[in-house]
Amino acid sequence: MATIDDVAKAVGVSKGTVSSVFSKKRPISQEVTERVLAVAKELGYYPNHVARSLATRKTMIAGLKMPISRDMSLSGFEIQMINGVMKQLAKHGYRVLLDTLPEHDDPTSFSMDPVDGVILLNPRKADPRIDRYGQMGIPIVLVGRPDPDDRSLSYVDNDNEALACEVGRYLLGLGHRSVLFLNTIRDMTVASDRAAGLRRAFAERGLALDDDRIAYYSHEAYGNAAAYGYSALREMWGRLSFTAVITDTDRVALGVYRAARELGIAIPDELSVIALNNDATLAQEMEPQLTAVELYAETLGIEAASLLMDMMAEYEPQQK
Amino acid sequence: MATIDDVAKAVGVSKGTVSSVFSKKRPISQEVTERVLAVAKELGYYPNHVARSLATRKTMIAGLKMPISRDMSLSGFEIQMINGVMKQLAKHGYRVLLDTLPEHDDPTSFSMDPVDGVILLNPRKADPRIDRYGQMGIPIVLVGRPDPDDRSLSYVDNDNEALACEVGRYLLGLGHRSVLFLNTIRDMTVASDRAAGLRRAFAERGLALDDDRIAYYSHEAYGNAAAYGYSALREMWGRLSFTAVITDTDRVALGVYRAARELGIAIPDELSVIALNNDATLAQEMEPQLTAVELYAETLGIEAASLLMDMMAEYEPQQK
DNA sequence: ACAATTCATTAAAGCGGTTTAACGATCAAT
DNA sequence: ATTGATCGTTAAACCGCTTTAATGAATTGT
Repeated sequence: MATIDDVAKAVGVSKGTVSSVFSKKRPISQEVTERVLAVAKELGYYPNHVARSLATRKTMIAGLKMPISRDMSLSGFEIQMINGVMKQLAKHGYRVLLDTLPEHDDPTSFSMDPVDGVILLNPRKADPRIDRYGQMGIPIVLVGRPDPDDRSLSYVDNDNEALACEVGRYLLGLGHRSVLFLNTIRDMTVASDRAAGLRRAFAERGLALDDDRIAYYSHEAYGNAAAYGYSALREMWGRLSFTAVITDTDRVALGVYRAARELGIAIPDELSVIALNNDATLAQEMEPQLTAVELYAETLGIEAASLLMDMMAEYEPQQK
Repeated sequence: MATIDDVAKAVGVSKGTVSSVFSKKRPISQEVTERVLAVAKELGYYPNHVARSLATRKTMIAGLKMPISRDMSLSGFEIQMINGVMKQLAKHGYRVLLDTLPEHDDPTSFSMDPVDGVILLNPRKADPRIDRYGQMGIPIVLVGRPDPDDRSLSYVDNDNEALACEVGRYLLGLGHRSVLFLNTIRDMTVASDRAAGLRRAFAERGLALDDDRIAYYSHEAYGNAAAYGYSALREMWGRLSFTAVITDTDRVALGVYRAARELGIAIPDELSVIALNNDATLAQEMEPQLTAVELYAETLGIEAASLLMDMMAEYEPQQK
């Protein structure tokens, strides 16, 4: 690979001049610019990103850290979020370094990332990475509420509690008095937030929501989201009485629909179904059409990215 | 941020020694190692990835370049592919630099990427990036057949022609003689490969497949995949006679199912439906269950990544 | 015509690591 | 005691770029 020195030598100018031609940070005469560009092209020279980053102390890369789910695959929600993040960062010339590597806590194998900022999706409880990036002076934005809640941290999240409460009110308003809630994985903060929100809606009417009316997803027990909905409905339909079921996602609802068809349950006459997240954007295509809450994961990603961009801009004068 | 010099000075050893403690590339006595680690921890020192990359000429990052689709969102196929790529690269400590930035051809604004290798998804015809990376001496692997076909390029792809032919034979074997093919976007190489494969199956039986039996998706005309299936079936059902429809993906099939319900067409008695790609993994959940080809996009990603890893390993002795 | 600006260019000092060649100390073999 | 390895450590060169301070040429004002 040709370096900036090769070009400078060939053209007969200093490397500082060549540098300026490419970075456009200082005016260079038209004539010199053309000569430099011509030689650069001939030599196949492209500025070395790493060297430039070292000198400027900016990589124009943002890290996006995702938890590795059991099956190592991304949900629709995550995808949309990533999309939002990338879309927003791209506007300012930023790229995304995706990673799902588990963080080993061996300090010798941990290397500072080549990033100007980090977006951390679904942080673990008391996530050690948060402090680490703080220590390194790298701006960080969380997607999902941090636990324990730290006021000095920036994060974006949906108000899942309020959302679930809203859905609860809606169903109660329709006359439903007993529901089945097919919640997401138990140990996620969303899961408890939603349960709390739904309980609040019931409490407002002086009603209680028993624990056995809330089920939790588990990859081991059900295999996949649709299977979860299918099995849960078949299992519960005889045991409990309810006129509405709230599902985690549209995929879960798809399973519920199938079970309902097999059990001869008429939707929506006999049973109402509502999904808290239109994850796979299936709601419109289902028959009868599914009522689903739109979470706008992409918007979440966009907001997270904007927030990060602001923070990185402020941090700018980190000129040692 | 503390640098390696700070640590070296504080411990009273040379930076080379500190470097060796962290990179583990040279033996350092137990005693010194401990002292260095202790001071590093105290100072909050973490090796600078960029500086290290500059010195070693390796970033441990692979670029993944994706085309930006009109709606800026990733299909299930792409997601699975990305998953495969990340999974495989992670095994060797590699990370993924995702990017969908359009490549401007302004040489001054093009900077060499901080990557050791590149995976290019769905290259454009005569993609200029291919040459560019070649020039820069960066290994590159394509996902999707390059056009024009260049024997010196590495790529992985499904044999879409054979696949479509197989599906055609299957339907013909079942007694179908006239089909409707809801193909993907016209100007993709997959689209023509599939059409050719299906035609071959028909030709084997001395049958022809008219052009009007192959429809092509377009974002503008249909909005989304399911709407494509829905509209296409409604539009064609009266005009043409066919006993089977081959769809691009399961989502398209979902739309076909809905239209069929509305038109009172019985699936599969009156109409068989088969999808060439179980994109959203909906096939199992549909009623009646959909027949769909599994493309194993993740496997494709894994293969692409393995190939790239091999190439990067060979390239190793690029010691200038 | 002379001082005061402006402007493009340069030499050299970083940026924060790795790596090579040299070195003194320790140890085993002669 | 002498030679030859082996081992941990170091000083200095290097990776490829940016940036600062200095310089000389060209332009402007008076």
